[in-house]
Amino acid sequence: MTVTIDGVERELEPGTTGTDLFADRRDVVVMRVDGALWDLARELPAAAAVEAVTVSEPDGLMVLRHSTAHVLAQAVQQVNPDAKLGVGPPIENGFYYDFDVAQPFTPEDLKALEKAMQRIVKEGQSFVRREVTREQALAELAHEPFKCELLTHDTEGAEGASVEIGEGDITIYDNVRRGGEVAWKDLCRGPHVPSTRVLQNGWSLMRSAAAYWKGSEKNPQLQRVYGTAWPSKEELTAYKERLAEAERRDHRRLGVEMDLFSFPDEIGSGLAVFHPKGGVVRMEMEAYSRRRHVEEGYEFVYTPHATKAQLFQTSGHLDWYADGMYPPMHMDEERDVAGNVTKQGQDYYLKPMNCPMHNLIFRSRGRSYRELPLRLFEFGTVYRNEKSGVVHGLTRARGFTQDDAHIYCTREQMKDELTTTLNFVLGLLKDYGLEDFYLELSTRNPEKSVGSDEIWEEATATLREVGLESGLELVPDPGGAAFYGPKISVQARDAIGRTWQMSTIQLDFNLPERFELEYTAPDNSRQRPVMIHRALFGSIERFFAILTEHYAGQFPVWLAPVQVRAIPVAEAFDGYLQDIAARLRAKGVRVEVDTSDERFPKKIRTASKEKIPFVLIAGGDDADAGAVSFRFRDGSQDNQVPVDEAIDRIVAAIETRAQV
RNA sequence: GCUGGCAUGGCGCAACUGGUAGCGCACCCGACUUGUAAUCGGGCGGUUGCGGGUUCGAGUCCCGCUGCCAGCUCCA
Repeated sequence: MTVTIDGVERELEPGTTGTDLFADRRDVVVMRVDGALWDLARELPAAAAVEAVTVSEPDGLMVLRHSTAHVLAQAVQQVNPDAKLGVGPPIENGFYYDFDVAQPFTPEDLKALEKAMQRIVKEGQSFVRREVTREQALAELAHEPFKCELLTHDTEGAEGASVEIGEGDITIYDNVRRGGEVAWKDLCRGPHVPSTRVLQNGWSLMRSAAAYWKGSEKNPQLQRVYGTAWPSKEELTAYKERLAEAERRDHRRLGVEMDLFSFPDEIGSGLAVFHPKGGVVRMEMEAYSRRRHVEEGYEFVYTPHATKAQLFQTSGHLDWYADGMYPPMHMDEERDVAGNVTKQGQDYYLKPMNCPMHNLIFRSRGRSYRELPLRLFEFGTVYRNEKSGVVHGLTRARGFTQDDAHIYCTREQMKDELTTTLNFVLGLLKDYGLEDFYLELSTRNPEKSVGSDEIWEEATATLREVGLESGLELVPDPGGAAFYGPKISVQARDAIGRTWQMSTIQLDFNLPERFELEYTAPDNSRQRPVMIHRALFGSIERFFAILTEHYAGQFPVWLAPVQVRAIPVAEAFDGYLQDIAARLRAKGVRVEVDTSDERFPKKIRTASKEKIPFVLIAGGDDADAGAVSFRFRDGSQDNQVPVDEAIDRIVAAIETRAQV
């Protein structure tokens, strides 16, 4: 028979398997046959197009990870025969497997499981595929209720279920020891690596946690074990190093170490206070944003944090999002001695969004087309009653400040306005040091949306056009739009490759309607404006966290809490450095002279731990030359720079928002 | 919200199976000070997150609350 192998036609004996074919290539773990992934042990069909899939490519790695999940499940049932199997799909960086067990897994359990897994890997068990009928499968797996449910119920939408049952035949995989004895089996669509030995020592169990069966809060909770798996020990080590690096950069840790902010228990979960050093960073972030918004034609407004319920009834928030709001404060109610209400009270709410307030400003008087586009900007603090389990440092807080603006414009102005807004947003993000972006375009869900087809189409086409013109990658998110309008969002990659959703620009065809916003057109008719919501940081707190992690606390000079620390080699040079510091201070530089009693090396160490961008050192050599020496955060040094030049360099670094 | 884990001076940690809280850093005082990541000595600081309970005795055990961590679910 003729088979195409990696693009080359070959004559093969009927019955040839992938194992025969790729016998000399140890990195091949599975094969692609006419586009589908197959176990190597399967016989090749005639006229098939076959490709080798190595463990280093995404598909191969997925198979490796899924196979590791099987080894975990076998180990769990070895240790605890009563454990019932859930599902065990590969995920980013690894895999998980869900189990129904009487006792949750402890860290000690995980260690024991790793040992058991190691033995299974060393045994070199092969994964043997077996096609069965539904009845056979139900009979063989009668003791596995979750597997039976997968076999008998519609698995539509069930998280991870596709790895158990494919679209075609039902298959069971036997794990077979070298002697031919079946060690374990699992309902699985496959494919798998040929032998457990392929896993080597490139895997590790990470943690256990509860997870809902089929991902629904209504279903019972299973115990999920997470693991990571890589083609080699080296790659596993590199992955763990990446995790350690992320932990070192964690803004919650740096927030404490650098004295930037805290979350006092007395205030409550998810409510931050910024300390003086964090305050400087935040103030600079806001000041630059404010300046750029002024230049871009935004007008600044201020609105209160609390409001009567009526406003959020008008906006619709109380109908849809009451759960996400702080509960109402009931005010002004009066009762007589018998407890009867003599005066009806009022409910007040903390605002979860600023837009209704801005709409009231728009509506406060008649508006002319001549005023449009009207851009109202506010650093607006909002409060959202996030569920207790989701609060996470500054990135998911209960009180936070949005750099929020609402632009009211005519349909004709919409395109220009969206274009300039996206360019403005991208330019500004770059100024803060984020350089690597892609865009996501969330489009209409026809099931649930308001506004005419025409305006949706126009707005979506405009957003797409604007996105494409930016030259950035534009990822579609079909049906991802809110019901009131399409959205384009900017995703940024940070210094260690993580992506964060940043700015969003969102059209809204709903609120202008609900608030009956109008302007007078040139023909004296009343027209409804289009409303654009946009935030650059999203939340200042969250953006603060992202920048902290992006820079690992080593902020560029303009943002650094202390920009210059001057350290005399000995007390005799205190005055010399104080004069230089005074000159820097006069130019607005945040500079300190370390005149403490500590010895010189200790002062260097302290400045270094504080991640101060410029350390200026002066001793006899410098003073004699009318110079200072720079020491940078990486330990590199620039010695005996003339004082005037040193000052210019520092001032220039701040003005250009340079990283040093 | 759910499941599991955790909570000891400002920070990081210690205290065997319940026996009466200790260390480093930071901070304060003193001495010492001339070139690149911890000078030496002394001192201050904790009713062990909060509230109950068991016990002769609780940081250690039990219950409730608050907060934190991981994951799930959620994120206008």
